[in-house]
Amino acid sequence: MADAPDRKTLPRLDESLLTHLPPFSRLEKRQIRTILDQASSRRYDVGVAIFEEGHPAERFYMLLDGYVRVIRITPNGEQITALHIPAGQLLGMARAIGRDTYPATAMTASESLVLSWPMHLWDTFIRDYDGFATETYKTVGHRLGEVHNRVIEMATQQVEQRVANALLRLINQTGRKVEDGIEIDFPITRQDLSELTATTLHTVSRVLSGWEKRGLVESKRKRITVCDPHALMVVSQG
Amino acid sequence: MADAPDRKTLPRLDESLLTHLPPFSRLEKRQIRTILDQASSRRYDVGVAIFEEGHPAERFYMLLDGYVRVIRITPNGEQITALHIPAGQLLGMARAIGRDTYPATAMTASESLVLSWPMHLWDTFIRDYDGFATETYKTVGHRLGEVHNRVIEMATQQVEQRVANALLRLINQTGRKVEDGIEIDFPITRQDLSELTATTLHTVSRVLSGWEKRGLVESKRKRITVCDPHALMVVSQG
DNA sequence: GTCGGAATTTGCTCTGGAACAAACTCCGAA
DNA sequence: TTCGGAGTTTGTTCCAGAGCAAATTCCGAC
Repeated sequence: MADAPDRKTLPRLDESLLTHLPPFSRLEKRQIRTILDQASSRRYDVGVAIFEEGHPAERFYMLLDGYVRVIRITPNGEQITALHIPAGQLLGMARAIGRDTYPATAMTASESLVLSWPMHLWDTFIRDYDGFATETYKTVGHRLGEVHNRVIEMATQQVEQRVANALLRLINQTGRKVEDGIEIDFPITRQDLSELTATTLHTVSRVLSGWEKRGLVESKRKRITVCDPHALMVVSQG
Repeated sequence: MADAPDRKTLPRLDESLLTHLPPFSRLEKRQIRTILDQASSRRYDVGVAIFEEGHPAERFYMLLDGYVRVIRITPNGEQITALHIPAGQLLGMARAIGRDTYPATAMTASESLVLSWPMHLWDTFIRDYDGFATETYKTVGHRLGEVHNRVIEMATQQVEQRVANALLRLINQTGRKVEDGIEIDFPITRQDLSELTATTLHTVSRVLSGWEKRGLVESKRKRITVCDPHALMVVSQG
């Protein structure tokens, strides 16, 4: 809440922002230029909603930097994180799944930089840009798989295994090598982890403390470093 | 295991089989004819796999009659049902999500009648047939939503609520009005329900017995009739 | 520095529902 | 008609992990 969120269209977005990203990688410079000229860019603070479940899907987004949690809120106000989206992916593609409202809320998990386009350009993108359709549907399919995995996990695994799996997924997606292991490179609380694994922050805390004693992880407030990914893997298999 | 599965291309499939189904509803009779002429049809007994997780996705399918359970098997051999697919939907659309192996196993929940096409026709269908792409992506999106809902349910609800929800979903999708309520019109065991709700058949049995005493449901072996959907709805809300 | 709120740790209790066990019922095949 | 296996019911035990409570640590704001 430091400064008001800025919503400026930056003076000039560089083509290199998009050229290496899958949905755009087959395009020519001129096409990328056109796409960028139609985009707005915006920076979001950590912990704010980019769009919300049920709201009309007016824009779709490309996460350039940062991480986003896809969450849903239950009638009783609990929130469940379905998946994390790393930089370089599209989000809010309601149109891709035949909807005109967003199916979930996208909340920044760290400070994030996002491009967006009005949804009416979606069909144009799909039609005109080679590879865009294929890649986005691949993304949707991949997410379906992820969520599907979550169901399996929750159905068959113990809390400790679920937390281990969540951690492993996070370091794969968003891990950054540091001196004594791999760190999750955005702030993550016990509470966040508990929402990701359908348990309580207390239990997560206990589990992490246990691992810390055994040297599998190290953690400070809002920071978790996995020191021994292999051992964690063993834990996750039960 | 009565008779060997027949894999005949029936003498002549009637256009009316497809005309009213969303992915094909915008097509002309001639197009439908072409599509049907490329299809093989086959009848499956209850409880057999139409295709299996991880196998190369060589064909895609349209379920004309019956019900299919989408399941995954865990390393320990438990199977988890992710969703049920009613007649009239496509399945095995690996290509639609950018995969070349099936992401899950499709198991018949009742005797079923299925059309199928070789996967190499997929791109043709998408390109040539108006509405086919939109409708299939809508289907994928819908399934993503369903699975997503399962995650929420498993994360936040008690077993009794989950079973109630599962039952409500089933009667919505596949319910048939009978004298004293709405019956699930394919054979379903306590075991099946437990795989759908991530619990044990014992607990499901207890829950159903309780409801039967209260007059919410009636059940015989492999058959469940919901007598009071509204009361069940109340239960499902917790 | 120091104050206050957020994040974390830890202890204790209590319960939903899994696990194990056993009996019973139904249905199709011989 | 009987038999056998699949499906179902019911009882008992037990524990992972939720819920509640409280203390402690950390960090940013002033």
